[in-house]
This record gives sequence, structure tokens and C-alpha cells, in this order.
Amino acid sequence: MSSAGETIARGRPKSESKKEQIYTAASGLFLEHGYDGVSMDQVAIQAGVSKQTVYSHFDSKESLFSACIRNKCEAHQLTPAALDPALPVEQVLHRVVTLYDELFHSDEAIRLKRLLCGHADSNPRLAEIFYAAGPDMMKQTLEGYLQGQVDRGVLEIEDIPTAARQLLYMMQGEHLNRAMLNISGGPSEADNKKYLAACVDLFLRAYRRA
Amino acid sequence: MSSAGETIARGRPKSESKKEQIYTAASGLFLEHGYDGVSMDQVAIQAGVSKQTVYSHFDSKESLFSACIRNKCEAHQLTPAALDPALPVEQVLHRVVTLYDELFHSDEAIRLKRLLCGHADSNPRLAEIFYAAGPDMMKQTLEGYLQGQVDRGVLEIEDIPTAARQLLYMMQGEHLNRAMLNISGGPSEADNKKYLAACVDLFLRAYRRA
DNA sequence: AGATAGCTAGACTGGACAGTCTAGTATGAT
DNA sequence: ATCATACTAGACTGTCCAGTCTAGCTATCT
Repeated sequence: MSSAGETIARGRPKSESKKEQIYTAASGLFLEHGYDGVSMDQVAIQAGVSKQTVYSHFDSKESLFSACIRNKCEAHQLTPAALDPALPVEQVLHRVVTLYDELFHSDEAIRLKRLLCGHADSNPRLAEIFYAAGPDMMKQTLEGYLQGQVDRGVLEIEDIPTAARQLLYMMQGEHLNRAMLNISGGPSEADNKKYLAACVDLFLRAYRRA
Repeated sequence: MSSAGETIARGRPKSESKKEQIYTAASGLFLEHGYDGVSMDQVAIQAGVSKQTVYSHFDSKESLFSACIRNKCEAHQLTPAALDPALPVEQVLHRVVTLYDELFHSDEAIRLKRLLCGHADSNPRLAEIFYAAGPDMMKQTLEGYLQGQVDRGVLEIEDIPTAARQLLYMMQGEHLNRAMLNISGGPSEADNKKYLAACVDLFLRAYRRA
């Protein structure tokens, strides 16, 4: 609010908790019904706040939407799991692959991605934020681990970014594709576990030092 | 139009070419601006047809949309490329992978998929049609080829569906992800070619008969 | 205490748009 | 020729909605 020189605050300050209520309500509604499917009146009601208050915290529907998406992207930020270099590679990779699989298939993550795809043309910056915090972060973390294993002589990989990309997308491709399109009747949970294991297996058969 | 007994047509028949104009105009507009971004007036104008005519060919905006999507899915149907079993595997796989990469990254295919993702909740049947004609078809074609090579003793694969899935999604994952989200500044065309080759390589290192 | 600014409830404006209606014109089948 | 139907142009209805405005109420600062 204040810029240089700390302008003295006068009068009643804006309630941070109201802002939070608005974020929560709007995010939920946007994720469920999409941008066009939500009206500002609905947001106000859901947040238990007057419409005017919504507009006092956010300039427009557009900016409220952007703020919500940004918020969600942060919330989905990955904390690079502690990838213990001392554990057996297959065990670590299996863990990574399982973790990422779950992470990217939460209902919320899927809905978020759908929303962003729909706005990829009109608002590519939002998509970039998501990409950087999500898929790209994931890949970098994996690259770091792979490099470590190459250095220790466990793996033999010429091009680490390529290898990371191969494993990550191989493992999640179909599951993600189906989820994005809401295709029912996919492989069972057990089948998916088997598939993930098969991916780690394929990866190691090709990249484990002979 | 007519059901049992060939109802005799009376009066002026509906113009098939007008219907075609409407399809063309509506498909283009929907793909470019999304469902909510297009009005029926725009469709009529773009098609060079009166609004009433649009409504005489299609009951509602919803049904026009569905019809357009169905249409587009058919247009993107894959003709299972002639995969010559006599050619060297790496050559065939390389060709397949390149073909599919191009196919799925045409501007139109991406826009279509974005649109469907956005309507995955409200209209899952459309997404299913797309999935069956696109990704699923792709996978089945590849499975058929792989089975052939296993029978000839060139490849050694325990679980063919798994292997097909691995190759297909490994190869397209990142490229597709970026395209869907409209993320700029990805790898160059040349890098992508190299990546595709690396995928075929990884695949064969693991599955070629020793 | 008094000023300042946030909050509420609800009315209101202006524009967009799906879908209908009308009245007249065009076209094909019989 | 005549009838049934398609097509056109444009007006019209009803609804929804982003964003504004008002008037009174409330919380917090000096």
C-alpha cells in the first residue's frame, strides 16, 4: 500500500482476512466452473462479503483471476524431496516417480492446468508461472539427482536433461492425458503402480552403468 | 432427415452447402476464441448466412459446438501409416515418432485439445471421441507394429501396451505440455529432432533382442 | 472525540448475447 | 402454377453480468 517513506496509515485498515476469504472463495469457484462460469456476485456471496469489498481488494475480475492462479501455483510449488544419494537408485527413482504421479493428479492440479490451457492464448504469462513452478521445477530436481548419480559412477548418461525429460514424461504421459480430458475407465491403481515400476526399469536398463 | 418409409420431401430442401459454411465458420471461430468467446451472431456473419439459418440447421449453440468438435475429430483421424515390417526397426520407429510429433503439434490439434480440456467436466463425451480417434488410435497402431517385431524375433517385449505407452508419451510429453500451455522459448526444432532420436534409442537399448 | 477509510446491502447502468419472431423473398418438388 | 419450405434482414425479449453508486454503518488511527 505505502510506497517510499512509509505513508502514515489513516482510517480503518483493509482487512487481510477478508482478502483471504475472497481468494479462497474465488479460487474454488474458478477451479470448479472456469473463468466464464463464475460471476463476481457469486464470488462475493461465497466469500461472505459485499461485492463492493471484492472490488476494493481487486480491480477487476481479470485481476482477481490472475491473483488466484498465482496463489495456487505457489501452493503447488514442489519442495524438492530429499533425494538421498546413498539409497539404491531404483528405490529413489521409484519414490520420485510415485510422488510426482500423485502430485500431478490431484484434482486441484488437473483443474488448474485445464484452466490455464484454456487461457493459454489470452494470458500466456499465467501459464508460464505454472510451468516454471510445476513441470520445470520437477525436471530440475530430477536432473540434480541424476547428475549426482553420474558423478558417483552409478549411472552413465550422456545428456542429463534429455534423460530427465524421458523419465518424467514417459511416466506421467497417459495418466495425465486422460485426467486432462476426463477420460474414464483407465488402468486401475494397481496397473498404474506396475506401469511406473516398468518406467523406472526401462530407464535403468538403458542408463545404469554396465 | 427422413426416417422409416422415406418421407417425401416437400418444398425447398435445406442447402447442404450452407450447412458446410456454418461448420467451417463455427469451427474456426470456436478453435480461435473458445466456446464462450464466440456469439451466434458472429457465426452467422462469418458464415455469410442469416442467424435464423444457423438455428434451422442446429438446435442450439451447444449442439453446433458438439457437431463442430465431432467433425474436427474425424478430420484428425489417423490413417495408420504403412509400417513396413521389413525395414529396420530404428528407421520405422523414428518415422513413427516424427510423424506423430508433427501430427499432434499442429496448431489446430493443440487448439482442439485445449478446447476439450476446458469442457472436460461439462462435456466428457466429446473428449472421449477425441481420445479414441487420437491418442488411443496412435497407441494401438504402434502396438500392432511392436507385436509384429516381437513375432519376428527382432524385439523382446513382455508387455506390449506398456512399451507402446512408454515410447509414445516419452517422445511427446514435454513438447505437448509446452504447446498446451503456450510456453515459449522451448528447444529448437533441431534439438527436438535429437530428442526424438534419443527416445527411439533408449527404447531400443531396452527392448531390442540381445 | 473526531477524522478517515473500510464494509454492507441493494439499487442501478450499460452492454452482450441466446434464442424468438415477423414479414418478405427465393427455390425446389409436384 | 402452386405449395411447402428455406433463407434474409433485422427487430425484439429476457437474462446475465461487470462494474458503479448511494447511504448508512463500523473499525481503527491520531
